[in-house]
Amino acid sequence: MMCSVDDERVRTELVAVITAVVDGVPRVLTADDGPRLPSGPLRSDHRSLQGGLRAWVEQQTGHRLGYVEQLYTFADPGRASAGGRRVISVSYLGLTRVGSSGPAWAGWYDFFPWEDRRPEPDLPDPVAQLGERLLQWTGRGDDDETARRRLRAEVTFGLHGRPWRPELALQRYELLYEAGLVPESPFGAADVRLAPGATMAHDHRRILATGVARLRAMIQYRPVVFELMPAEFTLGQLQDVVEALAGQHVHKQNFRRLVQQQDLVEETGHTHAGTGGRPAMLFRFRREVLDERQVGGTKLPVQRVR
Amino acid sequence: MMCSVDDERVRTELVAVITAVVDGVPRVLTADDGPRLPSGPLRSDHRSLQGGLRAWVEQQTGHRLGYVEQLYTFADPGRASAGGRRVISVSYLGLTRVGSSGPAWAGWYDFFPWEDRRPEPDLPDPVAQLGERLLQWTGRGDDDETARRRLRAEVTFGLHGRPWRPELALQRYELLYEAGLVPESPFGAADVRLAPGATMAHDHRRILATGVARLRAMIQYRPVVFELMPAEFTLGQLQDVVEALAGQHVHKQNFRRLVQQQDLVEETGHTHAGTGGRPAMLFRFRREVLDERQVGGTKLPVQRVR
DNA sequence: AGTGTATTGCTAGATATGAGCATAAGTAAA
DNA sequence: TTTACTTATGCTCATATCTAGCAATACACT
Repeated sequence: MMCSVDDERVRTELVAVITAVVDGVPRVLTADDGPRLPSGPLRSDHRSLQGGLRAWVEQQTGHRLGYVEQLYTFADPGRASAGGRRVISVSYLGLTRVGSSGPAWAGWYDFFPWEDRRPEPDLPDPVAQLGERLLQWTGRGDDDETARRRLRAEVTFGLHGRPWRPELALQRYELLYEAGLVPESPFGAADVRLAPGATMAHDHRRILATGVARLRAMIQYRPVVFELMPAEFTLGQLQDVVEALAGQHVHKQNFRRLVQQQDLVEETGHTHAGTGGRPAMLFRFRREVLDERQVGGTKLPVQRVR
Repeated sequence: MMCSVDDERVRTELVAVITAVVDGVPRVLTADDGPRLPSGPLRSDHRSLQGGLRAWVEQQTGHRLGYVEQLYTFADPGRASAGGRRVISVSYLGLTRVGSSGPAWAGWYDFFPWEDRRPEPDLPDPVAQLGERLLQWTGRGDDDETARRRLRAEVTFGLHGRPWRPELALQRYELLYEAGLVPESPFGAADVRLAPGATMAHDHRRILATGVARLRAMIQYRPVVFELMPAEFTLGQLQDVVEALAGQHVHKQNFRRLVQQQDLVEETGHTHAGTGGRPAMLFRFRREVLDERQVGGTKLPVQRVR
């Protein structure tokens, strides 16, 4: 079972989903045209995949990435480059802090407006509209395939009284893709109104959705939010960041209790005033917990909607 | 920032961690010499990475893989092949069922004897011995680095009264590697007694540890165990498989309660006798839950050891 | 002083979890 | 035919955790 040399010629790309929260908005680092995610080829002077990506992003942004984690490796035939060479994309999720949002930092919800479930007062709910179109696509039939599709739509989009689950962001995007409701989908029909939101070059919107979903799942059981926070912060600010990421409000008192009783933070002794209310105590992340817990055991409550 | 063509020449390998439980022992599919994990190059007629791996394994084993999931992508310089070409390994975890264990199916715990915590009556506890040698390696000092190392050893190996956590299998292997207690480590000293267990070719033991850790983590919140079960099974058999994977006993009554109240299974109406006790009811997996839950929300209890 | 805003404390009710006792229904030996 | 032994199954109870409230506190700004 030998393979010809031609089979082995592939190009390896590193793709970065770098996230920061600025002005209460989760943002992703983008490159000029497209827009598209920053990406570049693996080079022989890179000692490892993660090392290559880290060095490369730090050079571009001037920021040290506190947290970098492999996301997924894609190699679908649609990704073949011009010369017929196959492209393998190894994607990474990175978390960082930035002071201000330049033009390179695009908001998550520009690409996925339906993922932010914090109620804007009067605007029509995008999920309700998408839900309608999705259920229309699934069909009303009673056969197995139709029923499964409908169930999938109901679960991922929280229809018919089911709870909205923030961490299903990727499944939602994939369902819209299959239903032809995003412009990059090959299954689109001419007469449907597409889902709102900007697109990205190549399959970068899917990769971003993967990152969003992974991060949302992760903050529920790992103390990674702190990579997005400044050295000192109030519990209110921490909560704002979590809510921005989850696209959902959380119960304030329970949030504080959970954070504190898990010993994730310690007081700095300083307070933060000027918000027009009672000044809040400032905290810092107890980085020791990363060693104490070794990955698991850190839940943040993302309110269960009944 | 152009790159020479040379930088882009890489070889892509697909590596499979295929797991099945036979005779109450979790096993992994291995290839002849080494032993090593089955692996082969990505070919241009493979429509996707997962598709390539799936087709390739099915051809080798004659079994359809019920569940295949990407594990991790490795590309360390140590993996460069003869011609100086870089090797990128995309590893997958696959779950399947087999009737009998041929020579190709090696037991997990042949490679990681310390990962099975189900008490063998008289034998000396390998973890106690490893713990000793690890703490010796970390040193007794009080400086930051030493303290962190010691904490890491205590947490990952459950020393000094800390709980043993099955899903830390990878961290344990990596710690042994750093401490020079496995033969494939470059940090080994001449005078230490190595950890027990067989090795594998290349870095395949690390990849296997990754698979073990991932599967152990996953069975706690996703109904994947059922991919390893026959069409009909008793709750006792299901528990045996979970215990084999976790390397730990679970509380029988609580296990049953959790499985049943989550509606993961339904009775088939048949019973299974001949075990020398009361015949057990036979169940089948309610595959619909995969659509109903969409990934999350299925916990199996892995007894917390105090 | 009064009002608004944000922080902090506390608690009742629901749900989940850990660990044990008790009973049921078979098989194997006395 | 007992009797012992084995495995399956049902049930309880104390404890922990989570949800969703109300209440009080402390500051800024009129």
